[in-house]
Amino acid sequence: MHEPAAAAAKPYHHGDLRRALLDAALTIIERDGPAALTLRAVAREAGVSPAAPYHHFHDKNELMSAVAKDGFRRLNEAMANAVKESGPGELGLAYVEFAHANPALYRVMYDCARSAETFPEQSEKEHDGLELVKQAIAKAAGGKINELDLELTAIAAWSSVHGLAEISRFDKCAPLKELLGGERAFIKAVLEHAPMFLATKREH
Amino acid sequence: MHEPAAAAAKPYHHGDLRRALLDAALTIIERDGPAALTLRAVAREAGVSPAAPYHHFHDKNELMSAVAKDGFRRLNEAMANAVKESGPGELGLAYVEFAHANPALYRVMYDCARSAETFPEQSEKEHDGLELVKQAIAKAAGGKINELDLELTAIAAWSSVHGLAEISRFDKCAPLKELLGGERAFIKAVLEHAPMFLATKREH
DNA sequence: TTTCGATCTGGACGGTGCTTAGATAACACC
DNA sequence: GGTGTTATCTAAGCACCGTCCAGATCGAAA
Repeated sequence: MHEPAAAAAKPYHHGDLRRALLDAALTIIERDGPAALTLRAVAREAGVSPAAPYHHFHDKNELMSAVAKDGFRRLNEAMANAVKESGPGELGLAYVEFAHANPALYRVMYDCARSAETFPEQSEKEHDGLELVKQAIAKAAGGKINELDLELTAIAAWSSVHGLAEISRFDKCAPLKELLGGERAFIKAVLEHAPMFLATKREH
Repeated sequence: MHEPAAAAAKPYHHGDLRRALLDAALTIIERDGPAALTLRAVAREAGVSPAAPYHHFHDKNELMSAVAKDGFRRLNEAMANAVKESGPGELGLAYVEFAHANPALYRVMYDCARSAETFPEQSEKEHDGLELVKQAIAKAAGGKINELDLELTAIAAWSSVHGLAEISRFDKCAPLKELLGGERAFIKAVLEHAPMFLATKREH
């Protein structure tokens, strides 16, 4: 429509401030952590007044949600790449490694998802992480799995990796990581031990 | 040392303000949600000036941590009760149900744990939730499980229930809950499906 | 009784999310 | 090209936040 190149000598009207605000938010998140992610800081980073963002987002929460949505998009991208490059067996590892590589973003993502009690949906199936998990499970089951079991299993899998993504950062896990020779090995080991605890569920 | 009964006509020196502040924090969390949990609101609720809490907690974070620690104590208590009343097979259910019964508290608990990157330890083993999980797993395995496998399995179990506690609140799960006839049934079903997704991990 | 240290108040500082009023510039139309 | 319309941005201000400080209050040791 207009874009005057989005640079050079602040032309009062920014051109694409919405995009610039999202970029600024990501910069702040990665540089200063999620606590520093204030609306005013984002505006400052983008070089505009504190009130400017309100013409592009209804409130702070809406900006955060947009950041979160972008984060989920990137997460799903990482998962899709993992399937393409290493097969569906690496899905869980890719998930946890994304969360560890972008801890502040991951936190903002779930903070938003929690308060909205909703999960950013991706329009195309091949870019929806949960859909990828379902496909992997269906493939592993040789197609012989009904829809209900598939849904429940996918949620169980998502729960496991999300829980592990959060818990593995606690210092309680540090000795195990060292023992196993690195975070990656630790994550793999835990994910492979997930079925064992189910034994305690069967025997009652 | 002194306690003048902690009631009746504000005697300038409160008597046990520290305890009163923690109680006030819990009241606010349950009544107004985690976003309303400000230091000033806690002081207001306890009927003291905004600066009073600083004589009992170094800063807001320290107050939150105390609340979180209390929360983990109650969670572990709930888990211990579940084992006593229904056997170790109900541990996961008890965990998720606690998180759902106290959503705001649960959120504060993990917010604190995350920022400290540490997990409030409980001094006595019989009151440590992770210890309960280990015992349940060891019992289910008939004692034939080495220490490493036990640790990894316990972390996998904790990851699953923590993840499920968060994810099951998303509206994506609502249709499944309805289909299965309630949240409790849904949680049980997901926990029982956890092993199936592991199939996708084996076949590579 | 005097002193002392712990506890609490009132007031202040900078930072926050958000609102309102007004300045600025890009666009659509004549 | 001149005109008005509309979206965008700024400046100023509101109430609230976490935190600090000087001083009032009080319990207990000396």
